[in-house]
Amino acid sequence: MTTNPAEKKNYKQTLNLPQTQFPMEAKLVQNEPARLKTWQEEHLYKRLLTARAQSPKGKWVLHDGPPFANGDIHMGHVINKVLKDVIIRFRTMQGHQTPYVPGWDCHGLPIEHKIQQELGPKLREMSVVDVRKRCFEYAAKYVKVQSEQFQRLGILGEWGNPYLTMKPEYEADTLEVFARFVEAGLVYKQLKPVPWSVSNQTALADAELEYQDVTDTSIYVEFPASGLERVGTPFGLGPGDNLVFVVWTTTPWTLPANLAIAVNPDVQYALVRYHRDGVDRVGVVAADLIERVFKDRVSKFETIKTFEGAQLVEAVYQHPFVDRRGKIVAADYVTTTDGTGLVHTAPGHGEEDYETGVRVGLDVYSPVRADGKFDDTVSEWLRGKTVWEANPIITNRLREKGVLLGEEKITHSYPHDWRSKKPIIFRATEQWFVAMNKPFSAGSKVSGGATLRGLAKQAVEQTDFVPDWGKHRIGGMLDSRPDWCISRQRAWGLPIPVFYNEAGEALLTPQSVRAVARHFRERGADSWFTDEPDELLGADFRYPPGFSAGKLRKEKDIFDVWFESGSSWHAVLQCRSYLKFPADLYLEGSDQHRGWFQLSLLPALGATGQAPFKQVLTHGFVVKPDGKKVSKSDPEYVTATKEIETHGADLLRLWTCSVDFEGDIPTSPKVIKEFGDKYRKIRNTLRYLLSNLYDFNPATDAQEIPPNSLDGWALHQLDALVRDVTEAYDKYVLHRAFRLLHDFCAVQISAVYGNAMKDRLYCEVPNAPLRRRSQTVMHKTVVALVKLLAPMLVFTADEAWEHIRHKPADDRELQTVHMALLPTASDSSPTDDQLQEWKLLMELRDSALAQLDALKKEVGLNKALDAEVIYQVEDDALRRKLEAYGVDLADLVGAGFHSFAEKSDKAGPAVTVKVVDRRTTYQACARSWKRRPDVGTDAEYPDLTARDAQAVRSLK
RNA sequence: GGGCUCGUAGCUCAGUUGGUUAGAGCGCGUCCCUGAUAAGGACGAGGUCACAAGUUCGAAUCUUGUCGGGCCCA
Repeated sequence: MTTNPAEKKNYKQTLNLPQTQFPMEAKLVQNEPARLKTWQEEHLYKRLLTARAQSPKGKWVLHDGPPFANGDIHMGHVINKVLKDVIIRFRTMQGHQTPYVPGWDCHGLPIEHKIQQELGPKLREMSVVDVRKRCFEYAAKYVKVQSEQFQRLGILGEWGNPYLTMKPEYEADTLEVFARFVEAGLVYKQLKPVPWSVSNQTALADAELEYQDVTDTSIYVEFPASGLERVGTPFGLGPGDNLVFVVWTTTPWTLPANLAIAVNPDVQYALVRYHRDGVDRVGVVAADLIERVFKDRVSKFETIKTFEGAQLVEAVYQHPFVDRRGKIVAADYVTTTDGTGLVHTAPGHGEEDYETGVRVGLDVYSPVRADGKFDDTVSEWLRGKTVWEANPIITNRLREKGVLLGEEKITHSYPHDWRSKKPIIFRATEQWFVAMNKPFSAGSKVSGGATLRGLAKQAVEQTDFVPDWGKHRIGGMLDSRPDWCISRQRAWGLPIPVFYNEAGEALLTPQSVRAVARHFRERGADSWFTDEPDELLGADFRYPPGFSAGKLRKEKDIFDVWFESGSSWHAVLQCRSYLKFPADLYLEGSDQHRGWFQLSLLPALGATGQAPFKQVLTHGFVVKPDGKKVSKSDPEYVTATKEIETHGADLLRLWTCSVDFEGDIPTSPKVIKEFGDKYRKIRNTLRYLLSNLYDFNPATDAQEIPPNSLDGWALHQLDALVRDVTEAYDKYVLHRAFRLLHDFCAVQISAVYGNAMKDRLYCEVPNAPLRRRSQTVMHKTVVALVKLLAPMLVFTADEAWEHIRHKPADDRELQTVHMALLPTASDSSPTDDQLQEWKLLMELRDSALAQLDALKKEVGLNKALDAEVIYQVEDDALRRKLEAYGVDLADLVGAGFHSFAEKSDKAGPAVTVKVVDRRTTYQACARSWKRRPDVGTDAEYPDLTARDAQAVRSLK
């Protein structure tokens, strides 16, 4: 039984052991850049567009939402761009032509701030145009940085010609969208309170506010009721009862602008009789706050009635020191956490107050000038005083009038100007709006009568949202959103092209906007700050009555940056003829329901009546492994650029595809590092398949695959994989596609099929039909697998593709897998009987493996090749069915030999399997290591099985 | 505080219209192989399905509430 070692080594040389140049170690970080360079040099993106130009599948367009051109890319960018790229590549492989134009949002406050910081005091000496030039350079720099980082991820697109919101043609195209809004009659100007810096005499954006805790004097003020119809008479009060509404405010200076008092209609209010300063009064306050309002302020107080806030609405009061009456109005933001439950409302001095004011039709009254001093519309004793001076003056005045119920120091968080560190005020200024509820005018593209809100609601209904709750989310936001304020008081943005005559009347017509657009297209938006109105409008502009060339003043405001990015459907999809409108898909983070999705929908509807997208896909946000928000200082923070340089783009891509992106995405450097195991499993499976195909050419070697064989089973598994993965991609359930692919590699190929095929692949003569049959299946498998993986693992799939020898006829001319079409599943499906048979076979496999494990523990049987599997079958028909599988019956568990036996026990299943230790019964073959009864039957090779003896002989 | 949303093994995910002992892969542990070898295989241990109440013969699945996240507002 002993074999001479030299001879043993000799036998090894007679085997067909796997061979491949496809390395086990990916070295992604080193190798990806070279592959990327090849794609760029070979113009892969352009060639794909050309190749699909005549495709019957037609064009499919994903429209890119523009990231902000600021800083390095982070994991949010990685997830977003990878998902886009994977989906686009899938559509390409389905046969669509898929032009993809990436873009950047270039204007806006963050960049302007960076430049302001860089310039410091020099800023004041510079012209707007010079500041804008600096901003432009800054944005351009980060467009370049991010572009390179995105490309490093393997994102394919028109990187040589992206869309930038700061390019002159984009600016002009945005103005065309604005012109259509003007045409539709939806643009109007109105006062609106904005955060205002008195020290710098300028409006501030939310991002320029810094909240600091300050101590202020808050006051409780009695507003006398004017008439008792609503609350007095119904509760039995008479004129002598002195009914007052008690309000609380931390900003007494806003009292001159008080136009209403807000109450919550669902909150309980009370009538409280109290005595103060020798006068009996009845006050209205929220029931929950009676103690807080009256305790220690009045000698005694008693509740005489409680009722719902709704009862108060429409009641009238007299302003305590202005000759003006106001009404009680309903507002659901009123709470009973502090104050009195009755909220002093000055629409010119607060956001909520403003919205309430607009809702109930109040003036936006703001008697404060830019320098923070009162104007002449207020009482004489306040005129010219600053709002800070006014606080004590007003408080004293109220005390003198006998309507000051109380004073109280409070510490609260109050917004401050981040530059001057001084508290800000809310002050109404003129702003431009797009109306949500105004019917379109007759001349517009949209039929009259419709409103923007109505159209938007309808469009949302007709759009496919993934996940579907996006529809409710954006729908709810559309219900409650106020008119769109499109003006900003900044420098770095697109100027709103409005002119004013000496009377202050605005020149804003579709023609005037288009005239400026023409100028911008030539000279860029910077020209707004350098050129004269008549130059901007052009020589052939026909001035409407009341306006003339020499006497115009330019608007100072710029557009909300959302108006620019929200016009990209026009500037990009419509203005680039090779794209299409509407887009097939918009894909962004779920924060864009309020942002880009909504603010693209509104302009598109306003200008065309049509939504810019057919489908909207959203993804969640990166969080820490514990599900909480990440910040840059967390150890779990993943620095995208660093991860790419540590693990390679393919790993990050695959990881992105493995998570359910609909919700939060837990991430950490550790999570990503450990994910490398999944990548390696897939890579090694590909390597194993490739290595067994080194001498296989399907054109000459392919075999028919009988269904009743492990090859047949494997082919069916592959068919199912192709179908399921394609469907998962198609529905954008990428994590399912990933899981299917990974598990197929780990289970179907690595554990089951690949393992079972080893004996025949290695030991049969190269041309043996059994070996060629398995290679036929493996070849089909590796081709399909690489194609299915290609959208995710762009580098690895491309690399593996190069190692597939003898590609199928349709793919032979393709330099890269990325030009290929998806694999198709065979059109014939196995019969139910066949499926049952395979299922039985796998059950028998499980049973045999369990017995092998038991034998290992009991008698030290470590190698399945030393065992025999005996199939105990009840009836001959079943036996014949199983016999057709031949050596598969032993190989599927790696046994040396298999045989059949009568089933002694008639009870139980029709077939059982028994595993027997043959170490002392049969001799082990020196070549195949199988223990079989036929080892020793060949006279020439007594240490081999008949099959191996024959093989060695034929190889001589 | 409001709108939307999520919560199944250490991790990533399955769990059909409510129906036997809740599944998979990875990881982990133990073992095997050394002809996929910085690979490969087998077996095993892991879960009060966030919590509580309710509907039901029966709930991870339906209802309500609580707790804890996330996004967007206030």
